[in-house]
Amino acid sequence: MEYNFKEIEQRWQQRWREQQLYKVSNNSDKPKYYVLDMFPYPSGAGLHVGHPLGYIASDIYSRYKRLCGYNVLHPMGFDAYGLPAEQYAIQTGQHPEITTEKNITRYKEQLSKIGFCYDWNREVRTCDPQYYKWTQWVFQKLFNSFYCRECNTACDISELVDWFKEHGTDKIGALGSEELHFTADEWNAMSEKEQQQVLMNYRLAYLADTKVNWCPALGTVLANDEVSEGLSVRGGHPVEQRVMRQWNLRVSAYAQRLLDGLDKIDWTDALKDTQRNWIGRSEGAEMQFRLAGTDDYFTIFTTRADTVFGVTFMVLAPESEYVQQVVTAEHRQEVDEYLNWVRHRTERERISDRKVTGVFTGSYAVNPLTEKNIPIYISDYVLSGYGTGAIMAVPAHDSRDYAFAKHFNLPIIPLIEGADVSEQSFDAKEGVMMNSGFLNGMQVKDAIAAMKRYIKEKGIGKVKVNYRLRDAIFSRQRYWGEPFPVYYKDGMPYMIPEQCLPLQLPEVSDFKPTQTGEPPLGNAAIWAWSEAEKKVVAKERIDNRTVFPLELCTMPGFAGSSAYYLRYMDPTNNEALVSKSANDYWKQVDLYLGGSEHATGHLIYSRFWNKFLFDIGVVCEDEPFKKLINQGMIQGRSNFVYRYIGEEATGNLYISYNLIENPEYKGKVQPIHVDVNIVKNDILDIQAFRSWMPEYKDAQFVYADGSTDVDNPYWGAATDKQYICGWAIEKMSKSMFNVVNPDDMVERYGADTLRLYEMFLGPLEMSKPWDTNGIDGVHRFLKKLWNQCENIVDEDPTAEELKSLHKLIKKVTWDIENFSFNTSIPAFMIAQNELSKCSKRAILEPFAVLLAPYAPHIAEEIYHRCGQTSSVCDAEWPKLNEAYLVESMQKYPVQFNGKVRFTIEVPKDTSKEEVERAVMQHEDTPRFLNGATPKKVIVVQGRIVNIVL
RNA sequence: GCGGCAUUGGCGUAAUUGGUAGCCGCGCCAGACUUAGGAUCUGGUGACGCAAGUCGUGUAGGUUCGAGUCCUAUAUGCCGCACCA
Repeated sequence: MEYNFKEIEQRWQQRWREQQLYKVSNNSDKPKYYVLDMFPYPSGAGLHVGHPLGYIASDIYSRYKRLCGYNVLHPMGFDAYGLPAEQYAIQTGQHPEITTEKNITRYKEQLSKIGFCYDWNREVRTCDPQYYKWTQWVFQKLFNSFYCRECNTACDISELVDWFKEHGTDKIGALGSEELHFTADEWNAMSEKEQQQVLMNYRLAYLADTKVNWCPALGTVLANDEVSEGLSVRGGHPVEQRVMRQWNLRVSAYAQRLLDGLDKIDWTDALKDTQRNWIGRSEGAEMQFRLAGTDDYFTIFTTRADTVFGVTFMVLAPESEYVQQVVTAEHRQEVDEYLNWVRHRTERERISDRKVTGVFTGSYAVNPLTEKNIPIYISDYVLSGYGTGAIMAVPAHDSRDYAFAKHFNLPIIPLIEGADVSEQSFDAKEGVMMNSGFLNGMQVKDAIAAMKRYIKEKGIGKVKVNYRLRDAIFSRQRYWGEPFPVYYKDGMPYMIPEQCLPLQLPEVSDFKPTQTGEPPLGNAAIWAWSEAEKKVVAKERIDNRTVFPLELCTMPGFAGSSAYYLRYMDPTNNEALVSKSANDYWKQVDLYLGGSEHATGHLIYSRFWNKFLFDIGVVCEDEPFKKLINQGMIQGRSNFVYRYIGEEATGNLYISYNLIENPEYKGKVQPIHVDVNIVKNDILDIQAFRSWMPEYKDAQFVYADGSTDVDNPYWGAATDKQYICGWAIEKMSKSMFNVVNPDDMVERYGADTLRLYEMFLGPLEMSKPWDTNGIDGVHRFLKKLWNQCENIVDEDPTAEELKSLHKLIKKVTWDIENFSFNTSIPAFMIAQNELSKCSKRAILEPFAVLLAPYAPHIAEEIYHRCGQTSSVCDAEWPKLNEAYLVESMQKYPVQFNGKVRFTIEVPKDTSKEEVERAVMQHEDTPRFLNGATPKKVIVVQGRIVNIVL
C-alpha cells in the first residue's frame, strides 16, 4: 500500500485535537518538565523552512519527556507587538490589530501542519489586554520599588520614604542615578513635586533625561541592543544621539546578580560569555585629581592604578559636567567650536572615522603622586556614559592615549622595563615596573594592588567596580505597543490604580507620529485620565485638576516578552500574573530553545525582570531559564544562471556554470538568481525556467557538455541536455528566490519527513543552509518503514532482531538526552534496514514509540496497527536491556559495532604473544570471540584495550 | 583590538568523548525491472596503486603505546563586543 502521508497526518492531527491530547494540567502526580520555545513575532511573510528547526527540536524533547513519564508543559504564543505591523499599518491604513490577527492565524495554520504537541489552551499574545494587564502591573511594581544595596534586593519605595522622613539620606542603602544628600528636615520641608523628583532618582522604572538612540526614520528611540554600528537593527536606518525625557529600567542595579546568576544555569559558554561581555564588569579605582591652582577635585576611573606615575595629561568627555568648570577664558571659543562639532557628528560618523580629535582646555591638573601639573584636554574618544566621563591618560601603556599624545606632541613615559614605546604603546598588563617611585621592581599585578591600597590610605581615591551594562530605555514613540498605565499631574507621573488595569490601547485616527512631534497616541481622542471616575475619558476634558493627560509613549518589544513564560503556567488567571500554586508547581523553564540573537536583549531583560519578580515574592526561582540551547540559523541556498553579456550578446543566452571560467565566457557572464524551486541538484528545469518569467520565455542555453541550442529552432527538444546552475549560501529572502516554505514541504513529503529532515541536516546548534536535495533520502526511509508495517504479526522476535531493537533504544535515548537529534536518523535507517524482513509486533511497537518524538504521525499509525488503542504519546519509553546486546554478541560477535572493547590486567613488559594468550584465557573472551582468532590485539603497558576481530 | 566557535570525501555530516576515520544521506558509477522515468530495487563510491599495500581529518610542532578528538603556535572562515580607560 502506498504511504499516503497526507491522509495519515490529517487524520491523526484531527484526532489529537478532538481528544485534547496535548492539554496539560497543573495538578499531576508526575514530575514536571517545562519546555519552551522563544515565541515568534508573526510577520506578514509567514514561516519559512528555517523557523520550525527549534520548534521541532523542542517538540522531540517534549514528546520524549512525556514518554518517560513527565508532565510536560510545552506551550506556544505570539510576540504580537512591534514595529513591522505598525509600519505596515502606516503604509496600508489597515489597523495593526487586523494584520496581526491575520498573521497569527496563518502562523498557527502553518505550525499545526507540522504536528507539534502544543497545548493551545495556554496560548498567550502580548497584545491581548488580558495579557498586557500583567506587563503593566509589573511596570507599576518596578516604579514603586528601589534597589537596596545592603540587602541586595528590590524593596518597596514606601520604605525609602519612611527612611527619608527619619534620617534623610544618611546611611542610605538605596541605589540611585545620582548621589543625593539631604536631611530629614529638608525632606519633610519639600513639596510633593520635589519629593517625587527625589524618589525618581531611586525607582527601578524611572523617568529621566537620557542620551538616547533616536532613529528619525522609525520615529522612535531604540535600546542599545536594537542598534548596531550606528544603524537600527530593524531596517538599518541611521541612528543619532539625542537627549530626551524617557522611561528607563534600572537594569544596571542587577548587573552583579545577572553576572553571578550565570554560574548557576546550564547555558553554553558562548552565550554566557556574550552576556558577561555585555555586562562588562571591570574592577578598578576611582581617583581624585586636583585642578591646579584651586581646591576643586574631579574624579576619574581607571583599571591601571599602577600607571599613575606615567600620567602626562587628562582627558574629559565632551559631555562631561567638568568641562565648563575647567575651560579657561582664552580657550573658551576653541572649546565651544569643538563641542559643537562633536555634537553634530552622527554616531555612524564617529564610529567610521576614528582620527584623533580634541582640544586643550587651558587648565592643568595635579598628578597626586608626582605633584606635576598636567594639561587637561577634551576629546570624544572618552565616553561620558562610562566611569566618570574623565580619564587619566597614560600614553605609554594605552594605545588610544598613545595616539592622542603623538598627535598633540605630549610626553610619553614608559613604566615597564623593556617595553619599547617608540612606535606604539605597550598595553599588556605584565612586566616589571620602573619610573614609578615606590612601585619600582614590582610585577604589574602587585603594583595595581599596592597602588589601590595607597590611594585608599591617602584618601585620594577608592576601589570601584564599573559595569558596561546600562539602564534600558523603556519608552517607544510608537502606537503598536503596551500603553504605560501612567498619567501626569503637575509634570510628575502617577500610576493609575491597580484595579483599573489593563489600561487599554486606544483607537487613533492616524498611526503616524503627530505633527507636533508627539507619539501616535497624541492622535487618540479618548486618552485622558479622570482621577475621580477612575477611567479613561476624552482628551478635551483635561483640566489638570481632576482630569490629567496620559502617557503617550508605549512600551518596547521586550516588555511583553520578559515574563511570558510565567503566564503560560497560569494563562487565564485574572487575579495574578501567575498564582503561587502554579508557579510552585512549574517553577522555571527547564529547557529553553531559541536563537542566539537574543543574547543581549530578551535574555538579559527577561532575567532582570524575573529577578525583580523573585525579589518581590511573585516567583520562586531567581533564574527563569535553567537550560538554554541556541538553535542555528537556517540560511538559504540560492541558485544562479549565467547570462552571456559579451559582444554580440542578445541578452538571451545562458551559460552552464561549469563553463563560465572558460576563456570565451570568462568575465562575460552575469549571475542571475533563479528560483530554487525550479532547480534540482543544481540542474535547471529548462521548461520551468522558460515559463517562470516572461523575459525568459525565449531563453537559450549553452549546456554542460558545451552544446548549444542557439541555432536550433526546435530548442524545446533539447530538454534532455543539462544546464548546471551555480549556487551560493545567502540569507533566506524573497529577493534571492531561495525561500523554501514549510507548507510546500509538508504538501510534497509530509510533516514527518520534514521533521526528520530538519533534524538530519546537522547539529541543532550549528548554522546551516537549507538544501531540499536530500530530503528524498529520509522520505524513502519512511516509505520503506511504512511498507514493512503492512501486515504486523504476533511472533517471537529472534535474538538478532532484539539486538537491532535494543541497539536502537540505546542510541536514540542517548541522542535525545544529549540533544544530538541529527545522529538518531541514521540509527533509525540502519535499524530499519536490519529489520526490513521483520513485521513482528514485539519489535515494531517499541520501534514506533522510539520514532514517535521524531515522526509522531506515522508512529501513531504503526502503534495502532500493533493493536494499541491509546495514543503513542501515552506509551512508555522502551526499556533498554543490555543483555540482548550481550547475548546476541555471543551468537554474532563480529556484528557488535564491528568492535569489542574490554580491559584485562597483565603484568608489565608482557610480550605480545603472552598478552594474546592472556586474552584467549580471559573469562570474558569466549563470549566475544566465539572461537574466532583476534585479528589485532592492541596492548597498552600492562593493559589490553582493544581486540579487533 | 578583545572574546567565542568552527575547519574531516564532490556535498551535508558521523565517529558516545583518547582506541579500526568517513556511519547515514545527497550526488556520482554500474546493474535489475520497465514503452518510459526527476519511479522502485541491488551493488559500488576518500586518494594513489594491477595488487598486497601506502597516504590521508586546514598547516607546523608537542603529549601519548595510540590523536579528528588533548596541548602550543599558525592560517582561513563565521559569530559576539568594541575609543568601556
